[in-house]
Amino acid sequence: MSLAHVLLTSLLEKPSTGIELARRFDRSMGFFWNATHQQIYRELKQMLEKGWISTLATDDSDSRKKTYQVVEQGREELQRWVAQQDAPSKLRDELMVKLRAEAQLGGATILPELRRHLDLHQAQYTLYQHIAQRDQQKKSDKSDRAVMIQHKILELGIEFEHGWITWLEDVIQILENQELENQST
Amino acid sequence: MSLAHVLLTSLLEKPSTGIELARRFDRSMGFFWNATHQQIYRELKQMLEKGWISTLATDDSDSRKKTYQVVEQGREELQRWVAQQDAPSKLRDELMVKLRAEAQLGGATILPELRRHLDLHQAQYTLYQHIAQRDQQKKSDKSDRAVMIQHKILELGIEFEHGWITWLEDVIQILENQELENQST
DNA sequence: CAAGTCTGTGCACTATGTTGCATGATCTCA
DNA sequence: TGAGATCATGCAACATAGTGCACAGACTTG
Repeated sequence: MSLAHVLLTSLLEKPSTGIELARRFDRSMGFFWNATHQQIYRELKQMLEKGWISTLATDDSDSRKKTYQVVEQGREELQRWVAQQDAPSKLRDELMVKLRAEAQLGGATILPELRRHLDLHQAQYTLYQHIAQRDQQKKSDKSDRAVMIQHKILELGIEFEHGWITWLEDVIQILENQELENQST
Repeated sequence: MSLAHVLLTSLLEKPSTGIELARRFDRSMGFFWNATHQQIYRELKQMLEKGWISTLATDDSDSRKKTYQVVEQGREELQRWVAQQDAPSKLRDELMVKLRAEAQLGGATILPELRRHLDLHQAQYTLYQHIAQRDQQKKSDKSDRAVMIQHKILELGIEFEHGWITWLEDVIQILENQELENQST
């Protein structure tokens, strides 16, 4: 049970509609958690039933649009969850499995996949860098605890992407060289 | 659909029983994928139905113990899957959500959690280092492609753990200092 | 203003992961 | 030798995640 808590956090930052939350996920929040809009609507409904959130009355009768906010009970639940001990989330990476599979199967069919992932991680890396720069300009208010924490989280994301990039470059290099050697034999 | 492919890979490395696979997951294989024995048995059953694996006849009538091996059709399936394009697995980390939640809630209830995770990552880090050392001694046969790839995968794991450790140390430090400042005000 | 597209919400179905429990087989040691 | 541990397999129920599709209202444009 975690998506609910992600949404609570997001709603504390700013009361929002389902779609707004979904879009927020594609940005800063998204790098360590993700969900489709259907998942989000479903979860919002359940949270409403549990009394963790409520709809804002101020929706200008905009058809069916609903803006949600966190109520006291939701805040308490989040507090409880934050303090709770959990095992570190397991890394679960398909690419690593594929690599290991290919080590057994032989062949070099994985090289294109590695290159593609390298591109994707590079794109992600630049994206985070941009966000970091933008944040820095907007609010150099380093004393704000919340801002500082969000910045740190972003930094971790950048660090991971960087790790991926250098590692992928290295592995691709090695495999390419082996390919060349094999061809000349 | 991925656990099946993880199991195929593991079985290619060595035909095994369900329990052996589960145990293998707690070790080297486990750092980028994990599953309980129940999941594994269920998946093995389905793979058997699909004709990807078969039981070894050589089980010395050892009661109900079943050793599985990959058959041609399974090997083809794995090959197909390896070449297939997939989005990079999303990072999904509860601790980051908790941090961000706490940034909103205020308080410092998260510090113990951070320290606990630091310990866990440190333990994991030393474990990987040990495995790496052991592997180095056992088979300095660097030319073997499979060995090289497995080594590289381990290296990535070590890199990530190291990233976590320095990052956590940094954040803990900062939050502790803020605590002190608050107390003296 | 009709046709096409976009926005926001949602249901139903399927897949995957987790928890708790059950059971037979083998091992172990007093 | 029989009481208890532990090994290996598995079922059932539940919790969580992901995909495909539907639909109503708003916006837009020829």
